This record gives sequence, structure tokens and C-alpha cells, in this order.
Amino acid sequence: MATERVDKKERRQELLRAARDVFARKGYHDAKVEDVCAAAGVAKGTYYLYFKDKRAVLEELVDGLFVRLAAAILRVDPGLDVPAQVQHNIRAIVAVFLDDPALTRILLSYAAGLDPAFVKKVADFYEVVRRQLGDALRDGQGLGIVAPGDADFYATLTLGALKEVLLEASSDAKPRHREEIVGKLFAFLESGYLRFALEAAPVSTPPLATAKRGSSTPQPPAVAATPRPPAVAPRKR
Amino acid sequence: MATERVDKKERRQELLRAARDVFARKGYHDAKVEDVCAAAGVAKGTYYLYFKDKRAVLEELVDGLFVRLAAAILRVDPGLDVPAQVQHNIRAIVAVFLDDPALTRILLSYAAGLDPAFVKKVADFYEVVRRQLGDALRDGQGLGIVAPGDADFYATLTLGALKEVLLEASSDAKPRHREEIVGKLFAFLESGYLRFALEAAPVSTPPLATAKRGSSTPQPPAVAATPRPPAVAPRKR
DNA sequence: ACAGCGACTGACTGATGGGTCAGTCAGTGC
DNA sequence: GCACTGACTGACCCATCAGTCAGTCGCTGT
Repeated sequence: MATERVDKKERRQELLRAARDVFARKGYHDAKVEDVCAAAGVAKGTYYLYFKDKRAVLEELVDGLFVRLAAAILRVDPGLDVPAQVQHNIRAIVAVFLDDPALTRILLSYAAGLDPAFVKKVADFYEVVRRQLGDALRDGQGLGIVAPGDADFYATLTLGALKEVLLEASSDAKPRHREEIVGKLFAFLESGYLRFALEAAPVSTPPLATAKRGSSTPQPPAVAATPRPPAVAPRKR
Repeated sequence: MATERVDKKERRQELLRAARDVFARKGYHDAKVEDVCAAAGVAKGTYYLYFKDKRAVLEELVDGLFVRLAAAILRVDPGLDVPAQVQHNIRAIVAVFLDDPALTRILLSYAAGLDPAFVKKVADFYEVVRRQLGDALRDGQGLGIVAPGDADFYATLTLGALKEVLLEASSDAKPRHREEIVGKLFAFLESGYLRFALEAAPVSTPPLATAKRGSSTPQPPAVAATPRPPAVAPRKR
């Protein structure tokens, strides 16, 4: 095959790009190194001149995204316009992901299925984000900007919602505009969407016992009816 | 090896349980059929007396969960106490997942990395759920129970938040009680958590406009801060 | 006692795909 | 035109497993 000689840097970029696209399309596991090479128009041996092994490309791709993310998020200064800063951060995160939909899909849907070390790396990253968000929310509670309640729980919910939206938005079929995402997500965090106007906490005995235990192993007794935790003060107007 | 002879049904269950645990621990791809057999105390050949191939167990596990889920969710009757029904559904879903934390982790974190057919099956399931939830939310909007706005977007957000919470709750380290999850999730859907006190937003100017437009394209006016609709849903004992 | 059944076994095989390396060849300097 | 470099190639090697099957063994009914 008559592959053009190109700059080393360029070849490396080409392989990275090819790997990203192939991984996004077939998933990391199903993507063969040969597929990546084919996409880059290069023989297999060449791949190993640039990357130590199969995992190395993925690692480099993901690390790059992490770095961009970390750079994009700004620490909120309580002295300034907080809502604007929050929105800025949401916007920055959305932008980083949607600037590279293929990579987004790799990270958000195909990340698993690799060796434990890599899975752990990704999990750790999310954990850090979750914790930081939790801290930020606690700060916000101090400032009266965030509703009282379990800040870590809020962080988890937010992270999950964000992941899902970004994953959906990164799929070719959904051309949701990023500014739309930012606005709607912000609105959601601000006021949810249920409008029940129900105040006091209800129901001490959930109608739950119905759930049949289809499962195999012995499981701890179903739902012990817990006393409702102090409802997250819904402070409606 | 002197494996006891047991009832066929029982052996099958044992293999299912073993597979579930091994998959949850190592991920589907890294789990070898031999690992499953070892966990079940059985030789590899035996596995193939009960399941056609490696995927078959996973499929059966996941199908089972889907069935349990479908059975648990009740169609909301607008004539009855809607909030209670919504809460019941949330509770039912949470219960199905948390009754089987290992399976939850398989579905929510290790599902990818398999062959396209299976990934598609899972994706389709979520898509159905998402769509149903979207429809339900649109119904709710008709009843004034759900805020106006993009119901599909709400559905995606909700699904993502739910997945994340369940995944976290299914990890051994976090003994979050399920009734706590139900309550807090419900509260979140009801009123979010940001409290920027930009209250009586004149419908025309969404609170978002304040933020500097750092991003790319202009956007149609996002979600208007809707005046809360007259509470249709009556009391709750 | 013994034949028959069928659950169970585990050594084996075949395919797959990550990783290697001896060899090719275009360019470059002299 | 010749020696040299180093980017590139792809046939090959080999570890890993999913899946098979000929054979074992214990139970059951007669």
C-alpha cells in the first residue's frame, strides 16, 4: 500500500481521530486495532510506532477530554453574579462534550467493558466531579442559593441528568442545540417540573409490598417503611 | 469434582445467580464462562446444558429485570390521586432495581461493550421508557400537574438522574435507604434545588437572559419561568 | 444386580485478535 | 549513484476463551 509519508505529529493525530471515530461507532471492545488502522489508512505495525498498545489511544483520548473539562469549569466566586457563573459552567461543560460528540459517546456509553484499571479511572473522575459539585452546592446552601437538603444527592442527580442529556445530544439523530440544553437544564435545576402543590409529607406505609420477589437470591426484607426524612423544604412561593 | 445432583430448576437458578454476581463484579466482557461455572460450583460443560451461549444468561437476567419493571409501573389514572401514583411508580422502580443491586450494576454500568445487538436491545428499552415517560409528562401538562416546557427533555433528565442514583445506591458502599431515595427524588422533581430568588419572572424575560452569551448560536427564548398553575391535584391525606 | 438414563465433566479445538519484527522503500546527504 | 535513515508494512506468533463431545458416574426401576 502506498501510504503517503506525512509529518509524525500529523500521523499521530490521524490515528487518534480514527480511533475516536471507530470506538464511537463500534465500541472499544468490538473495535479492532486493524479497524483503527484501516480508518487511518495505515498498516497495523504503524499503529504500534505511535502507541504502546490498544488501550493507550483510548487513554489519551479520554485524558484529553478530562483536561479540557477541568480547564473549562471555573470556580464560583460568591461575590459575583452566582447564577451567571453557574450557567457559565453548565455551558462550558456542555460545550466541551458537544464539541466532540464521538468522544462523548465513547465516554458516556462505551466506557465500560474494559479492564478494571480503566473503568476505575473513569469512575474516579466522575467521583471527583460529584464531590466537587457537592461541595459547591453546600457552599450554595450557605449562601441561601441552594435549597437545604442532601447536597450529595443533588450532585448525583445533576450528574446523571447531565450525562443522559449529553449522551442523547451526542447521538447523530438529535440535533438539540447546545444553548437550548443549557437553558432548559438550568430551568430544571431551578424549579423541577412537577407542580403538585402538595405540602406536608404523606403516606407512612407505601403501597409497595406488592412488588413480587422474582429474584433468585435471598434478599433482605423489602422496603422497611422508613420514616420520611425531613422533606427537602420545598419553599414554593 | 463431586458436584451434588440437584434439581434442574435449581441448577439453572444457581447458574443465573452466579452469572449475575460474576458479571457485576468483573463486567460481562472480563467475566469468563469458567468464572461463572466456578462460582456455581459446576464444570463448563454443564453451563452449556442450560444456556445456549455466553450471552444467553445475560439476556435472561436483563429480560427478567425488564419484565419486573414493566409489571411494577402502573399507568397513572388522572382521576385518582396523581401525586400518590407518581410516587408509587418511583417507589416501585426503585424497589425493582434495589432488590437486585448486582443486576442493577450490570445494566447501568457494564451494559456496553457487548455486541451491537444486545446494546441495541438495552438502548431500545430505555428509549421506550423515555418515550412513555415523555407521554405521561405531556398528559400531566394537560392536567396542569407538570410544568409547561419540553416534556421529552424532562423525561431524559429524569431518566438520567434516576439511573445515576440507582447506580450509586447499588454499589455496596452506599447504603442509601430506598425510601430516602424516593422522597428526595420526588422533592427534586417537584422543585429543583437552585434558589436564585428571581421569583416573579415576567413571563417574557426568562431568567437566563442575564447570563453572558459566551456560546455559539442564538437561541429561541428558553423555558419561560411559568407561573405555577392552579393546583389541580387536591390534598393528600 | 444390572441396564438405562441423563446430569455432569473437562480435555480439546478452532477462531480471534493483540502484539512483533524482519524486511521494504522513499527520501536525503554526500 | 551510493550509503544511510527511519517510517512503514503485513505475515506471523501465540495467548485466550467460547463452545464441543466422548466419556464417567450415580440414581432409579425392575
